[in-house]
Amino acid sequence: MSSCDQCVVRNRAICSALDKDEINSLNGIGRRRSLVAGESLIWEGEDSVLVANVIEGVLKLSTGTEDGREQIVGVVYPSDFIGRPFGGTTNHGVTALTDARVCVFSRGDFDNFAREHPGLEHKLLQRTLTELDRTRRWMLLLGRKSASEKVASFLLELSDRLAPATCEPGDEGKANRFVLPFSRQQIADVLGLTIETVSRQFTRLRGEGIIDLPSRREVIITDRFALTAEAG
Amino acid sequence: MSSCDQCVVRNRAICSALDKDEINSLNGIGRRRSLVAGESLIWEGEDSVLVANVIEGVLKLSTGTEDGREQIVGVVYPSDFIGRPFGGTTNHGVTALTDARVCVFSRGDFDNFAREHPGLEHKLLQRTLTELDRTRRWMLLLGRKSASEKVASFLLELSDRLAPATCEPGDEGKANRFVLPFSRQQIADVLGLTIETVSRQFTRLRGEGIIDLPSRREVIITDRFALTAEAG
DNA sequence: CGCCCGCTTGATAGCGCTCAACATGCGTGG
DNA sequence: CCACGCATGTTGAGCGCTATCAAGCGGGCG
Repeated sequence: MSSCDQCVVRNRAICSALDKDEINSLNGIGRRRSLVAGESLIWEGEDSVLVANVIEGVLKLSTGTEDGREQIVGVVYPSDFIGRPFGGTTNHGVTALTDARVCVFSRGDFDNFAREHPGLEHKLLQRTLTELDRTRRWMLLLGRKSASEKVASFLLELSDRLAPATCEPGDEGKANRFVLPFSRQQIADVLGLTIETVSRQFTRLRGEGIIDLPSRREVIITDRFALTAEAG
Repeated sequence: MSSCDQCVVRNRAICSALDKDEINSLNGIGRRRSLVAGESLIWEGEDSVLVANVIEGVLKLSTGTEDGREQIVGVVYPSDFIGRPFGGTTNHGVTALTDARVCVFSRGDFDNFAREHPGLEHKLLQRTLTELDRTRRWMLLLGRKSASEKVASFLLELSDRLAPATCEPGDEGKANRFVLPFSRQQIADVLGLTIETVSRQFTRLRGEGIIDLPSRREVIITDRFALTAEAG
């Protein structure tokens, strides 16, 4: 029933490295799980006990300081991998931003399975290298960009990453209209800003006719060129 | 001569996954290279043609905006791996901060070798996962910490990472006295600050008796407890 | 000795944070 | 169906931290 055969991310997730028999045995150690928006799958600082693939929805990876400041250190989308295989504790919490479905494995089971299937480890390595590249690019934004550049960059990144889901093939895999999976506070936590600064940048961009905001959670990019210029 | 047998990072680098025969064939496709401080090994945006292991020295990974702002996105130490295997372009430059020696491979050769040696890929995966964790922790610093917290955190991290080299076994693998491999500008580029702010934080910490600065490039941590408190 | 580069120190300004009031939307219950 | 309350987001006023601009210092090297 919950077979991998009909999994919508079957050909994009790391599972694509496996043949039919291998998929079946992987299926044996994993299970589906649904999350409602706001629900956490993993908490910061706990032992790494599970790993997972995202089937549907958007989740955040976040860490914070003792005095309550928070920073979102990553956002994962369908077909992305979650968790810390091969020992160690998880340094960041994982929380659903939208309702989500994931395919979870006990870390021990997954570790053993992966070690016996180099093809899977190879896919995981590629994914991890890509994620590291993306994270490093984000460091430039956090360390060196102004608030307006941060917000513009954020919207452009989102329009890229959400494209497969919204599927409006106007701009070659870039969505010009989408629903934000983030509250204003969460956007602030991604960009290292405050909620007020994010809000002001949104209204400014709307005032300049670069974006439109039909509702709190909806964004339309009306002038992608100008937005790209804003992103620095 | 340049055999891996006598390599000082032989047991710490990813090569430790290999047996004697495998090491020999890896030796066949790699070569040693020396870099002087300031010399670049890889440039931002170029095709990924090389990968390497660090044998000796410290190197920075950095990216910048078109208008000249720079952000250091990683720092690598002996036994660390450099470069982007398995396709793609390199998103950041790699430049020696000190004189350095590295063990370089053509990326194509390395890719092929790695795919035939799952143990090596496994080590590389572990290393990449660890680096991703470290990078994400750094995002909290860039996005949410004040200048004083940034500088304190930086000094503590350095005292950890430099410990194997300085080897003064007083504080369980943490060096209380070390030579900075960074100029003030480079420290600013790591922390997302300006050179002036870094300088002011240094003199403040010295004034409060938390650190001592015998010369521009030397640091002594005189009150680790207070420095840890400063780091937030 | 004198220049040059890296660093420090000082004065000022501006960006983004803080605190606060207000708006909007949504669910709940009368 | 409207009244109300709460959560989320917007707008405003003022301030503080860090950037910016500028001058001075000091050590190393020709």
